[in-house]
Amino acid sequence: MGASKKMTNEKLVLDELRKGPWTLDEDNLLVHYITCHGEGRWNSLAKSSGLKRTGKSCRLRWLNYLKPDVKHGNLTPQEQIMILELHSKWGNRWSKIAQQLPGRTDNEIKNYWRTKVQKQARHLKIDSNNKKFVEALRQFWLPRLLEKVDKNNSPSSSTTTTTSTSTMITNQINLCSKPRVKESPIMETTISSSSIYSSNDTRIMSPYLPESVQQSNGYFVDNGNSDVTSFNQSNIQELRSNDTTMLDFQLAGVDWMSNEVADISFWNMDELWQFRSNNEIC
DNA sequence: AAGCGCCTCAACCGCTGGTAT
DNA sequence: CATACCAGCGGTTGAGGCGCT
Repeated sequence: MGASKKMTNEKLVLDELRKGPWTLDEDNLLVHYITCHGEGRWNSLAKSSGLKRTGKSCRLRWLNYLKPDVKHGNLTPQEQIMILELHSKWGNRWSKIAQQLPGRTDNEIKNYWRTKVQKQARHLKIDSNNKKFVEALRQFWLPRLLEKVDKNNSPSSSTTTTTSTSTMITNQINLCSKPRVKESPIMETTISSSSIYSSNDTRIMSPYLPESVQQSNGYFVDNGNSDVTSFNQSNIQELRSNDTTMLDFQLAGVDWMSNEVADISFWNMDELWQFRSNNEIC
């Protein structure tokens, strides 16, 4: 009987729990409580604050939305490049990737990957973790992002800065690397054949960025460890000098010029071919 | 104007690893 | 050790917005 009474009480508590979108009042209550008592200990916070939410729900709402340093709005091209790079290194370790992008949450990055990157993979009928897809990103997507970065910083743009692509990217990565000095998970990672980070320093060997970009500021420097994969200029040239990716996709039954693929906003094929010819690729 | 389908993103769910008892 | 509890993570879902017909 006692047990059934306890069950009833638990059911009552469960029934009282709110789910779904947060109201303004709930947000205010949570922010006020955390301002006074600090974050953490989410279950007791949920009970003490008077919110009819689980601790998990409170934590998620705070970390993903209410926390003052959470950035809202679209990811910048620099941030997208960072995500592509870090995902190539760590896979779906969203929280780990998010730690390198100040103000961005794991949820946001995960959503970005699923809605933007995986969509491209789906259209190409290829797994997003497939090596060929990574190669396709490197060949087509990265140059577009770099172009965007440059466009945003060109003298004709609204800003007066003359910062180059390489500097921009480097600043972004340097920015993210600052906290690593003492506690970076990157520095602790062991080196694998696909590693883009060195365990001995904070320098980055990017599988995406041309070495010319990486070395222009002296930041991306091979630390001499032969296990570190260096995607160097000759690799880039090699990729650019043949059409392996395109050919392979065609052989695999993916028509890159089909409407289905060409209609994708991110990879407008006309622009893509224009870009390729402009840059004497192939 | 209405219906439909697609896309985005906030939020939930289940699982795992760490810590306290 | 065994158990319970909790925080955090990654996968998934679904409401709402938007564009197209």
